[in-house]
Amino acid sequence: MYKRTHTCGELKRENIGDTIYLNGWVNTVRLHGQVVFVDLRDRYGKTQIVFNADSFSGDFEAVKKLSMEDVLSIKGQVQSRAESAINPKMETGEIEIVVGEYIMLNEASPLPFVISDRENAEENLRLKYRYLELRMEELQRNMLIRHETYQATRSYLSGEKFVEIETPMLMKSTPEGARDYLVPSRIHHGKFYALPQSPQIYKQILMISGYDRYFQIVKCFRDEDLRADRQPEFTQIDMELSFIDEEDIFSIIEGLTKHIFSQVRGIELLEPFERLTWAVAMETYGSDKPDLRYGLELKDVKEFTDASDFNAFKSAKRVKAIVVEGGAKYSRKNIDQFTDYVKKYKAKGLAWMKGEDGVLIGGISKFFSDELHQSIRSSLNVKDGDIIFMIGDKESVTLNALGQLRIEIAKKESLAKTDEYRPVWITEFPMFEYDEEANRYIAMHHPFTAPRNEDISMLDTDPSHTLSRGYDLTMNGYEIAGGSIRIHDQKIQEKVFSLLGLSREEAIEKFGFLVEALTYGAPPHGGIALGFDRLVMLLAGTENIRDVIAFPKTTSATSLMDESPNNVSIVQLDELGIKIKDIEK
RNA sequence: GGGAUCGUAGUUCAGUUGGUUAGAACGCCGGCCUGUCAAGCCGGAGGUCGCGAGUUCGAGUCUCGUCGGUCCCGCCA
Repeated sequence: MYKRTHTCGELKRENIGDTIYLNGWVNTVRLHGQVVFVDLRDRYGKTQIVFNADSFSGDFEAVKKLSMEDVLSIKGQVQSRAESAINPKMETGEIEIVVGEYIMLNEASPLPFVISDRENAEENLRLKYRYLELRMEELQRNMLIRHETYQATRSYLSGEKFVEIETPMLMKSTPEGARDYLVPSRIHHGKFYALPQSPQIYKQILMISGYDRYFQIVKCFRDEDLRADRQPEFTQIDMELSFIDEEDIFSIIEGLTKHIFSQVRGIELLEPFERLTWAVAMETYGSDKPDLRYGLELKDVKEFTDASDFNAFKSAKRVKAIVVEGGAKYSRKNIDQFTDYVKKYKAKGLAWMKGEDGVLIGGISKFFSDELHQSIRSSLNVKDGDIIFMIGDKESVTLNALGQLRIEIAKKESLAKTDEYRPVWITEFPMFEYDEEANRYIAMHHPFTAPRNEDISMLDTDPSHTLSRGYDLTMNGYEIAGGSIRIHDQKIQEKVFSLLGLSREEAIEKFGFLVEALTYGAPPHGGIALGFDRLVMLLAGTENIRDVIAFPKTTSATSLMDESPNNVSIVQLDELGIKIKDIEK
């Protein structure tokens, strides 16, 4: 191999006449008999190299056999291209390299797919040969964005006096929340470690230990079913701070987020970030992670439907509507598709009316008096050419289903600008959700989240309406961070455990070391964790988390490249004292 | 756990109401070619139609099951 003097992206007109060395992959070969053009590629770019039978002293027949993805080391001279041969699409398009000598470093086998763009192969094939897909420009760009996001995060937080501390990957399984990935212990037969769902307990303990600003870019593991934006192992920017309140957290995270967007993409986010309470977000957008790049707000219409002859909504707890500007163009088929869509979210149907000639027509309009038509039109600002969609049901279904329809319509109508970023804090979450299956309260965030000071007394009287000091940062419809001010008072902590159905004994059994630690001088503290992968998705402009992870898993949590998970030997199992049982289906 | 959808040459796809020998492009192999940059031209090889049953005189096509990918619901404190 020749030591390269340059990369494949940097040679320009100024280098003409220089003798240079390049290493790289054969991107394309264009064979013209006595002259062969090769685009040599590395991660910095592409450069055209030329083998000319007249001047090339080596084996020209071998040159003719060059093929895609061979790895070459070349020595050559930079020369200018004829005016007509300049390629304006290439960074290095004004020059080319006349090859004097070359070394074939590795001859590539015929490829399972052509490495030009990702549409050339189905995803299962690309995942099996991920190392080939990672050579593609789009993924290389995403990995670079990811790299820059790591660096921006570390430099910003370090500058703000945060200390990066690693916490264990092998820890105790905790009962609440997602399923744990378990790791059997060899030394302790029958016992298991769990991989962290998050370093939650450790970071609180670090506060008790006095590291008042902690952060970590850390892998977390959750054994749950996957989605386009969810992987079984994912990365968080995990943070915890002492002697702070919500405003401190907001200000640091706004600073960090601004810094990342500015450093990585040159985008200046506006400060301060918007804020919505959870209740307002749910009422207005039908989501706790609303995309504010477009309106389509949910409006209350129960007063109108109650006054109408449309009886289906009379028993509905809530009736909400969205008005789609220009939506009167929707055909019966479109509306049926939207109806099917909202049914996925438990809505029984989708009512509609269109604005035309100063009244409302179609759908359920005949059940409304002329007077109601006018009140609805003025109250909801419905113009001719618009359509109103309505859902009536219990509150959670109405809000969620209409909120999902809002997103679907925005997608169909391309209402969201791709280069716009709208961060918004969601605050004042309920402390608890009632789990009807388990017949008990479960923590909406996690069991260490503090209630609002003014709500502490409600823990005894009305726990379901207690609001917490939790907060999420959302952006463009994604939850990118979530956290809370924690309980640092053990009495309140025990009260919350008991509301969650955990007896003192159980709480000590499960979180004992934290409960005990809280008694030895716990400072008021709180924290947040940013979903690193989702943040990079937003920065990279993709909607698929696999696009920003070098070696992702499929939606069934397998790796097609290394075929994990996989069987292990009997010897390994014996050492662990584990026997595989057949599970009946 | 459930729903939708996809699976045909190395790859991306086409393949008619079920009907003769399953096609195209790119890639691969061989030949021609000194200015291409999606190089071009000529020729060739290449198929367990994911797998397994079933219906039928006949299945890439219809039915059932199964495996795998994707998207979604549930789930993800």
